[in-house]
Amino acid sequence: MQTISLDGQPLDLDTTLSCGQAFRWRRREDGLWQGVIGDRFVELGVKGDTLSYRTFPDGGDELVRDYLRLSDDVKYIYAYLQNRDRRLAAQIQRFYGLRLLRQPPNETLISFMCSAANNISRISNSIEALARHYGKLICERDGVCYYAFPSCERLAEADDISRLCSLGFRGENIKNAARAILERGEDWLIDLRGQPYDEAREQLMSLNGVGAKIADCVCLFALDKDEAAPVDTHVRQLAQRLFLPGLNTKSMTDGVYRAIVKAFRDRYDGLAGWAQQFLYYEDLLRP
DNA sequence: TATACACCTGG
DNA sequence: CAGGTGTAT
Repeated sequence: MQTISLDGQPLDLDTTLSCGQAFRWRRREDGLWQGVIGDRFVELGVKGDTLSYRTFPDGGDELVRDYLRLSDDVKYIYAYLQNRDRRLAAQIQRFYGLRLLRQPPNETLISFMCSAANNISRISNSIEALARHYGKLICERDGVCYYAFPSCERLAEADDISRLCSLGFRGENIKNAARAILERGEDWLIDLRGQPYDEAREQLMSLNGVGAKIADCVCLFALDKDEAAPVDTHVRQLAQRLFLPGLNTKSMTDGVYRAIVKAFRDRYDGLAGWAQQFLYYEDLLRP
């Protein structure tokens, strides 16, 4: 294993990798996390102030640093949010080391397209199936094969994607999105990292099957838009409970979505996405 | 601008 | 019904 000093910056893998932003990580009995980043199989562990990791094939050091956002000043982010809100301060204390990741954009987009009207375990199963059927084999470890997330080229021509990956009506959307990404050119998606949030969001939403929620997930988890606050039905409920007790609705209209986004932005500004993730994680554990 | 419903599939 | 979206009213 190689090691990197965290330099006093908080990183907790258990919360970070299981909080619903990424779907391909598994925790081994001994606490080691195994997953795939880009074209590499990766093992991660944290002890004290040290991150231990290994990539297969090796040479994935920069990949790991980038994915975990190791150059971010997370202490500063926490301090900023803790000053804004007592409840959030408590959540940060409780889930200290929960971070946002910087994931590959096309994998993030396709993954969250799988999430529409779906549940976590089925989303994970579908994504693993996509990788198994259409992704390149990376390596085999302890009798398990690990595959990269499939390229858009491969997905665009995929036959039988819905049935093989249990995607239902999402399959056709995903295939079309892969085609659209190819049409728009190699760098279209990755270049949205350099665009303002509103612009990136609008471009994403021009894809069929991508609405506000999925666009915001991609913005936050892959495109460096820490101000994006995806509002799913759980976030809607907790936002109504915490911020908007007057908002009496059980459905998610555009207006409701915008009102909740505004509540997050008013409170947490450019770090609304981090706040959302802490509040969401607490809700995830609620029975 | 708002609400209702279909879209697949399985727990 | 589920961690939505598109479309028709």
